[in-house]
Amino acid sequence: MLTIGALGRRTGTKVQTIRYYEQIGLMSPPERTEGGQRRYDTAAQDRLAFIRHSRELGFSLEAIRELLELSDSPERSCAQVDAVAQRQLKEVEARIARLESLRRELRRMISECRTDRVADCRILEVLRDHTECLADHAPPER
Amino acid sequence: MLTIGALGRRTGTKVQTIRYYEQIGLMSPPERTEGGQRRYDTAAQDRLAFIRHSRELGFSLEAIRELLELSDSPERSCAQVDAVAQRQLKEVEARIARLESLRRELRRMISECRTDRVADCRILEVLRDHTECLADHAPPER
DNA sequence: ATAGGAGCTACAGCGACTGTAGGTTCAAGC
DNA sequence: GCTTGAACCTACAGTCGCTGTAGCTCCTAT
Repeated sequence: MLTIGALGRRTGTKVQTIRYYEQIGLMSPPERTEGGQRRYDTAAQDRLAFIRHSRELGFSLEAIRELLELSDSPERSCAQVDAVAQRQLKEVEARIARLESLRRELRRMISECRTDRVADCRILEVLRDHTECLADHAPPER
Repeated sequence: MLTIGALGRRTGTKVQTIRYYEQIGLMSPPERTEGGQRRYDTAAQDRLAFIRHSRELGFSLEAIRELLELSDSPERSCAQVDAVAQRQLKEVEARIARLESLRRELRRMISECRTDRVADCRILEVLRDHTECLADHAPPER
């Protein structure tokens, strides 16, 4: 049986984060010692590792909740799991595309900088003048 | 003189967002009508357009505050502005690299999915098993 | 027996907004 | 001049996914 700290160390998760996952119902409340401290079994460790790995892959907690529910009902079709992963892949690809257009414009801006006085700075001009902007009106990243 | 709604429409900004920018000191408090409604001049419109365009390029509000201060002192060197832009470019590039590794792993996961029952689903297996993960332990995206 | 590291709860804060409630003002149409 | 209703106002709560803090209590090693 692991303490919350040991579990955190094994899964690369902060203690508060584990308690937060319990609070929002992603992790189920574990056993407690007489003194009220949490003790975790290996099932809990597996579940937390699954959550952390999925987070690293960019899945939202809602998507992870969905995946956990699907994996708890092994009769359901794998197609549903596939759909969640596909959705995630689409989102990642969209974010990459968006960031690449930002990178393009930033590079262009920087290359035009005269490193002279601010009064002549092309970067500020470009930022001021929206009409030169190549990016569409998608919502900004982060 | 523009109302807050008209300013929002011209710059693609929600009314609450404009008030929020005022609250955190990015936009200065505008004139008010007798009844207490905000009225904006063209300088305010330019400033807001600058802020929005910079946000679209992924600059944080703190970075934008810095850029606005630099642009208010035209004697300062453009190099400082360049540094802010370079920093932003680095961040964007790091995020792209991270997302590309996520994309790689998601694609691999999906290609291995047998679209059979959940019990055999490779996606869930891969998510469960961290050792197969190619990504490093960088903090997750978003 | 004691020290102190680790645990506990409860709550505030981050960034960058967004939404809501409940009220007031403005401008157009009659 | 009056009415209507869209747009404005303030103040505050909520979003996501944590992270940090205060002020306790518990557990274990010495």
